[in-house]
Amino acid sequence: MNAGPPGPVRTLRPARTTATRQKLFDASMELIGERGAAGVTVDEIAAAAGVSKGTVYYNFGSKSELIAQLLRHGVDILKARLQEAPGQEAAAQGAATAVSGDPLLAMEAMIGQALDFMSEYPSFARLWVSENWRTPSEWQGTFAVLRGELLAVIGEAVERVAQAYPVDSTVPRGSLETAIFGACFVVGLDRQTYHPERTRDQSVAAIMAFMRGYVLQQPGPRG
Amino acid sequence: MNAGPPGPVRTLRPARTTATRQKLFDASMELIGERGAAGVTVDEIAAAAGVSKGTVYYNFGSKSELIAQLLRHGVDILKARLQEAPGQEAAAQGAATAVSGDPLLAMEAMIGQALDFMSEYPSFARLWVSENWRTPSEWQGTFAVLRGELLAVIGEAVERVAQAYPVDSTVPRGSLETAIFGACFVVGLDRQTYHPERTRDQSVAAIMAFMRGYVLQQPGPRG
DNA sequence: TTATTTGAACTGACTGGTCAGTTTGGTTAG
DNA sequence: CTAACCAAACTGACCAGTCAGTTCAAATAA
Repeated sequence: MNAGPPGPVRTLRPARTTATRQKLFDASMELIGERGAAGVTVDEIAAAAGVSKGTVYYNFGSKSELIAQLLRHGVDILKARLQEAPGQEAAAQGAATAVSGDPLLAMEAMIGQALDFMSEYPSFARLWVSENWRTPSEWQGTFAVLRGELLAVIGEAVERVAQAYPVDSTVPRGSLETAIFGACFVVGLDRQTYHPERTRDQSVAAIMAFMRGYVLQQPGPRG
Repeated sequence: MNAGPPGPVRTLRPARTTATRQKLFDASMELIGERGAAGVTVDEIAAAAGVSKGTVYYNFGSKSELIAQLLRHGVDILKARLQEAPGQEAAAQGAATAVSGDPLLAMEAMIGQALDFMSEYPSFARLWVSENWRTPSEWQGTFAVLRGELLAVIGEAVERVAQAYPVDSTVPRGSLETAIFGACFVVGLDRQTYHPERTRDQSVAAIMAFMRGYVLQQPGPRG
């Protein structure tokens, strides 16, 4: 904990600071993803970022705060990826407004984006699963918020499927979203760690089995 | 690391040692599940087990080895649970030999067992997901072996489903097993951490959506 | 039965080292 | 000119692993 030196101004951050923070994010992501938050020292992070230890404290105030902001940073990227996947543009306006594409295809695109993210930022995925479910965690609040944001995006996509297709109403929506969300992380990490030979599309297909089991019989959107 | 004092005899372990080891397993599981392997000290574990620090080293040689044996211990319990779930007794003997029950129901029972295990040993589940995908982990080999054992049990159950029902052959078996496996952990942990109001059966239903999406149309075993 | 021995199991103070966070006095870039 | 950064020393807490000594139950001797 640290009351903190002056600290970088919150508004209109200059270019140098932004670059420094980015370098620190990159280095932390890599190291913490490999060895865990507790297993990495601030000295190591600073060295890997090519920056002095004091700069870390100048910019973030504490190791804990650095990690909290790192989590926020990663989630912002993932959220953006999910939302820019094809078919995500049209949200629930009225009821079953006619939208462009097939929501199941949109879902598939979204899962593909999620898996691509896991490939691109495997360290973030490891950090997430490592720290997410710790009960008295320093980042409990942070995780609750970020988790909610991500599940909301997935929830919208599921909602669109549920409006276009007849779905199994005995499957609770929340648990389904959780299962999909978790499967993306786990399948992505497992592929990277234990089965690099498995393709992206195979993984997407496996996770999409979820959605195919959720919708009731017969293809054809607009149930 | 520790060449090790005499060390407890491997065969015919006396009652005292067995009890001590069990106490250490219980205490470690609890503490490590909450704060992570690196976040817990050997002193704490010893104190929580009501045992001196030296005893930990007498019995396990090192913190690392204690955790490795803890992982093995937990997996043995989980494996036993999965295998004793109803409908797991008949394995693949020839091809589609007539077995007792519906493999889909057996699958459902198995997932239920897995979720019960996650409820009963949430700390083990947290330890697993925290350390499983670390790349140069001290327990890399341990995890590879244990993961294989668990996936094999799941694989047999999936195999039985595939023999009784027509299934979607475009979904790779390995990825599917991974997804189910991971979903059990994540849904179980999420329930415990964020949504205690969700019931066991709701969670089972959500994960079973996987299997329903895997089998092609129309109910009725013995395709 | 009682005394003595043995050694596995256990104890806890101690050591050497590590690490988060601080401070200070200077340097650089915008 | 000043916010941002650097380098390096320092503090105080914490921690994995060690080891000389203790306990006690069972084996053996008297």
